[in-house]
This record gives sequence, structure tokens and C-alpha cells, in this order.
Amino acid sequence: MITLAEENYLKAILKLSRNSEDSVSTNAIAEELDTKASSVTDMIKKLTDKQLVDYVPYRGVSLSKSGLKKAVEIVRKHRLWEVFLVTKLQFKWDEVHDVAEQLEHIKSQKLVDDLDAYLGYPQHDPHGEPIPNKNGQFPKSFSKRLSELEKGSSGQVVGVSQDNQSFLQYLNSLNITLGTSISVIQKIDFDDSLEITINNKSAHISNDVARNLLIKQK
Amino acid sequence: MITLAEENYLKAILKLSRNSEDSVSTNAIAEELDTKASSVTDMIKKLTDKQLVDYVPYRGVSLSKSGLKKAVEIVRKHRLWEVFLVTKLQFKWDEVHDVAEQLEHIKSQKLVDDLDAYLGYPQHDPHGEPIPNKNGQFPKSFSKRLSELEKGSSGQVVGVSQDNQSFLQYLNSLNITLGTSISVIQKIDFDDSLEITINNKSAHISNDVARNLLIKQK
DNA sequence: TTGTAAATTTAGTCAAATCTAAATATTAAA
DNA sequence: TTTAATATTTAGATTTGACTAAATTTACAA
Repeated sequence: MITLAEENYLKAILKLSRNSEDSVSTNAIAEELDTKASSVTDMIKKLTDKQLVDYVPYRGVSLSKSGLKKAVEIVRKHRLWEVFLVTKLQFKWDEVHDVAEQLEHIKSQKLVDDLDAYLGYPQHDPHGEPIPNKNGQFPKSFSKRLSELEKGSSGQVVGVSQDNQSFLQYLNSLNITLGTSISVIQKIDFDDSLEITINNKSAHISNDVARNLLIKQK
Repeated sequence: MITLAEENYLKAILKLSRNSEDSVSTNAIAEELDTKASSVTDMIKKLTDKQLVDYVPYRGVSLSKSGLKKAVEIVRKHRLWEVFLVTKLQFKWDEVHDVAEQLEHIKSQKLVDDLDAYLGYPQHDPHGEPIPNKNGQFPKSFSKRLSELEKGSSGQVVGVSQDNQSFLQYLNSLNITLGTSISVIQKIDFDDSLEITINNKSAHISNDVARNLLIKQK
């Protein structure tokens, strides 16, 4: 049986390896989970014993086939519960994270599958992140980062690639939510910031923000 | 912060003190939680330190005011999730227990209250057990045990007072479910068993079964 | 190529929750 | 009222997951 702590490590390794492909460093995991490198080493050994990761001391760790499967299942559960909270219980998208963080560890295949059906087999969570299906496959992505759009082009917000509280609250303050229409008026070379319109009202946002907004073009 | 193990102890103490009113013995808790008496003593000390129980060595333990509040909250969550699983995800009433046992430990006041509203503020769970409201108050009970009914009287099944798998499956095999009409045809003094009709078909059930069926008379 | 800074692992502790075995307290029968 | 059975607690050990401090390995700049 896989423990809660183990599940959180698998999830962290998956998240980190999405960015950097190769194996993940002890320090990066410690950072991600807000713990110490030595604790990470301890846990990695346990995960290695259970054949959930491949590990070469001093060189980093990567998910094994079964570890990847487990990690994707957790992501699936997390995102399905987020959909539930937002669409059925009217949570705001910046309120779901802590609860979904707990719900993702509930163990019941039937529960996950029935929940998926109940929600209508959603492909994206309230932050626009893709939800893997029962077989662990992710839906194809169709979005671009706002920072990648040309001057003059426009589209709708379909997601964010970062979901910390303060970022989401900042978006709320700008009246940016899922479905909001955004057009790029001007790109400022100096700092890569953008002049945009949000539902036809103009605003100025940093590249940091633009990079984390996922846009679907018409 | 209260741990998962602590929550399970509080729940067990509440369950046991519903039957016997007074304080609960170490052995009874050990039995209920399928653990050892010495482990129970250890945990009771921790709960005492946190002022969740009142404890006199060798004499037993009872819930403090705050312990009772916590325990009732857990029961509330357990039963609300059971309603969710049955009414929204079409779980059978004998499939919900293990999952609800996990879901009851999710910590979020908003989640519980929103779920309650979403489900329409149900007063009873799928087994007929009362669901305490937000303030910890149980709805008034209106049911009798089938074993208490007079010969010739009848009513509808509104609950069970025991919910182990085999009991519920036996009820299924008898076509007894929530809402089933039952009439008492004959009471057998010898073993307190009953001749009854279930939706107008006759059957013979033991006192053990009759005692655990909750009936609402018309 | 070497030396030092950074990253990583190892060794030794700790707290939570459990266990077994031994000691102690309570209860109930003679 | 004494004693034997039963219930409960204490003492000491174990496992999981974390920590600090020390040791080791790796990487990179001189």
C-alpha cells in the first residue's frame, strides 16, 4: 500500500519532470515539498524499494513506469475534484487547491470513475490544466501562453500554468477569469510587458503574468 | 491540529457512548478500533492532554465538550458523504462505507457546508442514520426497531442500526431496502423471530435482524 | 588539474502511533 | 474477606517520516 507521503513525492517528481524532462534533483524535490534534502533522500530510497522510481545516488531520480501511473492517477483525482468543487459546489477557482490536495488521496477506483462520469468527463480543470483520462492519457493541448501571442492577436483565457493564491487573486482583481477575452495591443521590448485589453478595457501586465496565462486563439 | 488517528478514536468513543451512556472502557475502544488496549491507553493520554476527553485511569473515558463537538462533526461529514455517494454517484448503500470512512477526514468547513446545501440539507443518511446539522444537533428520531412493533402493525424501513456488509447484503437478498413496507404477521415467543410481509410477500426473520431494522409507522 | 563551493548522502535523533510483555488495579466468586 | 480472573496501565521496542550535523561526492572556476 502506498502512503500519503509517498503519493506526495510521486506527484512532486512528476510535476518537476514535466518542466525538465530528465531526472529530478534531490534539492528540487525538497524545494517543491518544502522539506529538507536529507528527508528526500530517505524517501527516495523507500520509493526505490517499491520500484516506483529509478534512482542513481548523486545523479537524481525519475519515475518508473508504475510510479508514473500512480502519479498521473493522483493528478487525475486532484483535477477532477477541482472540477467538482467549482462546478457543483460553486467554489472559486482560487479556493479549490487546499481541499483538492486532500481529496486527491482518497482511494477508490469506483469513486474516481463515477465522479468522472458525473462531471461529464471534463478534459480540463478550472485552471485550464488537462485532466488525464482513465487510461492515464492527457487530452491534446490547444493553448498558447499569452506572452507568445503576436501584437494585434487575441483569444480567450483557458487556463493558467501557475496556481498560487496570490496570482489567482491578482487575476481576479484584473477581472481575468476563464473565458475572458484578451487582445494584445502592444508588446514592450524593454521588459516584455504587454498592453492588452480585457473584455475591451485596457490594462498593462508584466511578462511574468503573461507567461502564465494560457490562451486559445479563435 | 487533530490527527487522523485521534479523529478515529473520538468517533469510536462517541459510537460506544451512544449505547452505554456513561464512560467507555479501554477494552471496548480497543475492540471497536481493532487495536490493543495498551495502544488505546496511550492515545487516551494524548486526547486528555488536548482536553478532548475526560479520563480517570482504570475507570474509563468520556468525551469532553470539545471532543463531542469534534466527534459529531466527523459523523456529520461521514453521513453527508454517504448521501453524496448514493444520491449523486449511484453507489449502493452497502458500497459507501469504506469511502465515507476516508472522506470524513477531509478538513474544510466550507466544503462540508456547501456539500450539505448541495445535497438539500438531508436529515438522514442512506442507512437511515440521522445527520447532525451545522450546529451539531441531531434531527428528532421518529423510528422504532422492527422488533418493537406489535403483531399486526406495519410501517416503512427508514434505516438500519448496524451497517456491516453482510447484514446489508442479507437485506438486499430479502428485497429489503429503504422505503420497503413491512407488516408483522406473527411474533414467535420461542426465539423472538418474526413472520413478516415484505411488500406483501411473506418471510421469516430472526430477532437479530428485526432489532437492527428501523421502521417508521404510518 | 586542482581546490572549493554546492549538492547530496549518511549517521544519529525525534515524535506519532503502534505493538508485546510485564506490572498493577479492579471485580467478583468462594 | 480473600483470591483468582479480568481489565488496565506501564515499560520498552518498532516503523514511518521528518530533522540536524557531519561526511562525501560532484561541478566548476582559477
